[in-house]
Amino acid sequence: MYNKIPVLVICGPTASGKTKLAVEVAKALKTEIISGDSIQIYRHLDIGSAKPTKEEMGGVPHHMIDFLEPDVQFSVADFVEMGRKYIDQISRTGKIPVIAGGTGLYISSLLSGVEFDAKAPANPALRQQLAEEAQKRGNGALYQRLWEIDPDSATKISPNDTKRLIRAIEIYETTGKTKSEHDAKQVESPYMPFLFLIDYPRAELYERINKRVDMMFEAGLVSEVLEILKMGYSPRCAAMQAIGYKETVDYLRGLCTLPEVKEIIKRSTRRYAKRQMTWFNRDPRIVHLDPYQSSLCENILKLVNNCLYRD
RNA sequence: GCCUCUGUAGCUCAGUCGGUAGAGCAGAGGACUGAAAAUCCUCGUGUCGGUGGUUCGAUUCCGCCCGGAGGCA
Repeated sequence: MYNKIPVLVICGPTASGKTKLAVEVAKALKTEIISGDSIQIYRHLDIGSAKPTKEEMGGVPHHMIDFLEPDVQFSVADFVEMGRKYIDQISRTGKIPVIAGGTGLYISSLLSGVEFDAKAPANPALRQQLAEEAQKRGNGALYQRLWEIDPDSATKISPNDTKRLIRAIEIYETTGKTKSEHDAKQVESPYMPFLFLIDYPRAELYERINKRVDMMFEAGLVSEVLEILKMGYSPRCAAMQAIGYKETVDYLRGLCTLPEVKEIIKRSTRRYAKRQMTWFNRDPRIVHLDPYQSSLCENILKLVNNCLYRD
């Protein structure tokens, strides 16, 4: 009767309690969790990424978490490919997969069913070269170039947005087709997502963020960063660009004091939470949850049941 | 007690030779198709400490009062 695969999605900004709620829901449904987080994929980044502990997972299987070394590059395309596999695998057993996470691009790409062209992967060497060009001759040079090959994209990208300029040129250089041509491909999503957003009032959320950053330091964030560096990973590697890590590296270099680094991390995290909200609010299907409600889990289950099993 | 400096946006401060004001930070909104915890775009009205006076007009000049800092005793 349903040709689309139902998935349950629990999202929210950092420090909103996604993990806890997702585990509760997954337990009730006897299902499994797929993480939608771009940093928790990395091993050794435990405290700063707020990766759930064994206890917090409460016996619920978690996928796409803690499986990559910090210097391995990962991308949306990788995430979508893996995510689909797990969704299929879990739903084949009759369970509804629970996706929990805060990386807007990853989750929305997975749900929308976009196809990533296998012929247009990241090309680090080309990126490097284009970045150097931007350094030397300014962004204007890149913008000019993009304007010549793909004016449609050029109008959509800010001349200051070096990363997107580079990517748009990269697509053309590696495939011979423009970014606009790639983006034009519309695919129907194979999923029927039930989206829930844990929506704290802004002031409370910021309070929670501030507290959580302090707790991360108490839990040993600084020594976690030291450990990772001691293992030989560069401070410039993929995972170390995460909030909490790059700032702590600066602190270890003596660029700021401990109270300063805490403040900086809190501020970055607040800003990040705001950007996350922009992603989530964009999807009109999303159901806002009031975190002060006592029976969030039951309400979610009720809603999903009503939709799936009504006659 | 006397003298000097000071009080302008949530914070730090600029400014108006008298015509009701603007930067940085904080904050807010948004974008996002292989780096995304990344990257980028947009957004500045506030009893100019209070109160009298001079003036067509005072946040600006003058008097007094109330905060704050420093100096002399």
